[in-house]
Amino acid sequence: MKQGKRSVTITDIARELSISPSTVSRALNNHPAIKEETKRKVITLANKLNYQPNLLALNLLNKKTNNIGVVVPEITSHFFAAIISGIQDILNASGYNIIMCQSNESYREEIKIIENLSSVRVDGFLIAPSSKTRKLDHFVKLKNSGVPIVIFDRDCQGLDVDKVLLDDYDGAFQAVDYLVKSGCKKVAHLGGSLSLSTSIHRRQGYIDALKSNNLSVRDDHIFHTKGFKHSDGIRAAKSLLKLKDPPDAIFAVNDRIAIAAMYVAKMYGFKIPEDISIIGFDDEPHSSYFTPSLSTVRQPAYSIGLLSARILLQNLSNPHDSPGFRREIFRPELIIRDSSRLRPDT
Amino acid sequence: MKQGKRSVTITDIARELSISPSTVSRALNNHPAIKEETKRKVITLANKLNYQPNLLALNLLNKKTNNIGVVVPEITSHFFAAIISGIQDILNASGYNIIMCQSNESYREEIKIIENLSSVRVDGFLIAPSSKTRKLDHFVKLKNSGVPIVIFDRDCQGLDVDKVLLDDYDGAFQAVDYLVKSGCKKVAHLGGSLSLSTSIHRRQGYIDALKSNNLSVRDDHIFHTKGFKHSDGIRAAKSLLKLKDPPDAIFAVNDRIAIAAMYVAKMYGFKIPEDISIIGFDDEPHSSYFTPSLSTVRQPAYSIGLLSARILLQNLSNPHDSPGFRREIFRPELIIRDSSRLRPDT
DNA sequence: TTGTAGGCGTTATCAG
DNA sequence: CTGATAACGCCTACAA
Repeated sequence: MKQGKRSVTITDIARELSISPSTVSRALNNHPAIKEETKRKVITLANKLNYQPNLLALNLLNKKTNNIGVVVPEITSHFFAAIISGIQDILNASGYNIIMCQSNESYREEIKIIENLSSVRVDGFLIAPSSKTRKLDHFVKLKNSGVPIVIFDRDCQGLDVDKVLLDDYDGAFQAVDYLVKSGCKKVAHLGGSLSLSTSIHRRQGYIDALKSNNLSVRDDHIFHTKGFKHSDGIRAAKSLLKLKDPPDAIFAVNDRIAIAAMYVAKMYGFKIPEDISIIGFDDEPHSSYFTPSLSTVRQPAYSIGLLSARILLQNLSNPHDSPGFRREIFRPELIIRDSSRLRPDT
Repeated sequence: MKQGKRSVTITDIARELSISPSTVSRALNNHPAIKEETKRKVITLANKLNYQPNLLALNLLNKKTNNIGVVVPEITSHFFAAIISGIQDILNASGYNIIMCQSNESYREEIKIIENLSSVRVDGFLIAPSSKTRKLDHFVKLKNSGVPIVIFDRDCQGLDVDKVLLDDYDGAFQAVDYLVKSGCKKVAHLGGSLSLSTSIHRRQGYIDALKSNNLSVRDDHIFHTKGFKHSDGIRAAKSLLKLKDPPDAIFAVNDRIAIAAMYVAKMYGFKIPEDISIIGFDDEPHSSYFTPSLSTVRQPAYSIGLLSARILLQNLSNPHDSPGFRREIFRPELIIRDSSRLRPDT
C-alpha cells in the first residue's frame, strides 16, 4: 500500500475529465451556469474518487474556518461537560465545528491554547478561564484582534466581552438562608479555591446569609480546599467535624465536596440531617441517589452552554457594532432533598 | 472600532520594515542566515503588531495540520472524559491539538463528523464508534485515504485498524464469579444496549461465569436497558426486584445502573449486601462514597486514552508499513467494596 | 457554458 | 545575508 497518499483535488478530477478545475469547482458547488451533464459527470467521479474538499484552502481564501474554539479548565467534570453539550448542540446546528481544549486550570496552558487557536484561525471563542488566570493580556489581545469572545461560568473582572455567568452569590445565599431557617445554628462552609470568582462569590453569599440572619461568622467553621475532588473534601470535612464544637450544617462549594462531607459525617456517627444538614452545589446526576439524597443548588449547565453559544453566534453574524457587552446571569435553583432538614414553615 | 479586522501577515511586517516577506519569515523562524539585528527588528514589530502565524496557509503547504480528530459518543460520561484526558496529555505533549467531537450515539452524526474532520485535514483519528454504527463504510474510506486511525473502547468487527479495547468479558466474568463464590445463588444482570460490543461481551461474561459455576441462566433475571443513565437503571431495577423470586445479587453493566439498582433495592427494603449484592462497572469517582460503597469493575480509562494516543503517534511518525494491526486489550480490575458480600475464603 | 488568471499566507528553492 | 518565485487547493471575477 502506498503511503502518504496525496489526496484527490479538483485538479485531479479536472484532468481526468479533460475540463478545467474551475468547471469542476462550479459543478461541485452546483453553480447554475453548468450543464447538467457536466455536473453529473463531475459529481460521479468525485464520489468515486472519494473527493473531500480541502477546507484549509477554502478557509485560507475565505478568512473563515467555521471552527469555534472552546476552552475549559477541565472536561472531567460533569458541569463543564454539560455546558459543552449545550454549546455543541447550538453550534453544530449552525454549521460550526468545535475545537475543544482543556487548560487543566493552568495559566500557561491557557495562553498556549489561545495562541494556537488564534493561529488556526478559529472564528470565535468560548472560554471558561482557568483558576490561575490573573493577567488578562492574552484575552485582551484576542479581543483586539477582532475575534468574538464569550466568557462563561467564571468572571474576568476588567475584561469587556460578553459573559454568561451564574449568580453564585445568590445560590449560596439561598442555601445558607434555608439552612438557618430550617433551624441550624452553626452553619459551616467548605469552600473552594479562592482564586476562583465562583468560590469567592459562594463564600460571600454564605457570609451574608449568616449575617442577614444575625448569626456570627466563625472562622473555624470555614475551610477552603485547593481542589474540587472528593479527596479534597474528605480532608477538610474531617478537620471540620473533629472540632470540639462541630457545626450542625454544612454548605459545600460543590457536590463532590458535599458528598465527601456526608461520607465523613456518617463515618463519625453524625445523623444526616438530624445532627447535621448538608447542601452542595451543582446537582450532579449522581447526587439524588445518595443516602440521604443530597440537597443542592442546581446550576443550569446545559442552558449556560446554549446561551453562550447563541450569543457567540450573534456576534459572528453581526460583528460587534453596539458598544455594550452582554452580561447574562443565570439564577440557580435550590433543590431540597433529604440531606437537609425541612423548614418548619413549609 | 473597525470590524472584520484583517489580521497581520508577514507581508505587513515586511512592508513596514522595507524588507521582503521571506526575510521576515526566516527571522521569525530563527533561521541562522539572518542578521541578528534584522531578527530583532522583525520580532519586535511582530510582537507589537500581535502577529499570529496563519496555520491555515502553513498547513495547506505542508499537508499536515497537527490536529487530531477525537470522536466519542458522548462527553458527559466520566469514562470518556477520562479517556480524553489521557489522549490530550499525550498528544499535546507532542505538539498536536485535538478536535473533539461527540456523535451523541448517532450513526448519522458520526458520518458527518468524520467527513468534516476529513475536510479540515486532521492528521489522524481516535474514534469510539457510536452504538448505532453497523455499516463501516465511512471508516473504511478513511482508512483507504491513508489517515491513521485508532479505534478505542468499542470494537468494530471487520475493520482492520489499530484498536485499544477492554476485556469486558473478563471484567464481567470476574464480577459474577466473585458473586457466586461469595455465596449468591441467584445473580441477575442489568445490561446495556445490545447494539454495543461492550454490553454484549459483559453479558456473555455474566452468562459464562454462571455456567462455569453450574448455575442456570434465567431469562427473567436479565434486563437490558436502552441507555446508560440512572433513570434507565431505575426502571429495570424495579422490574427485577419486584419479581416473586428476586435475585440475591446484581451485576450491572455500569456504575450508574448499579447505583440506580442500589437505590431501588433500598427503597424496596433490601439490605445490601446481606439480602442482595450489587456490583457495577467503571469505578466512577463517586462510586466509593455511596452507602454502602459500590463494588465495581475498574476500567483504566485514562490509560486507555494514553495508549490509544501513543499508538496513533507511532503511526503518524511511521506510516503503516507493517501489515498487521495492533489490538491492545486492557484487563479490568475487580474492586470489592461494601455493596457485595465477602467471599468466605478470603 | 466553460476556461484563465490572480490571490489567500507561508515557506523552500534558487539566485543574487 | 536577503530577495524573487513557485507552490499548496480552492474560488471568483473576467474573458471567451
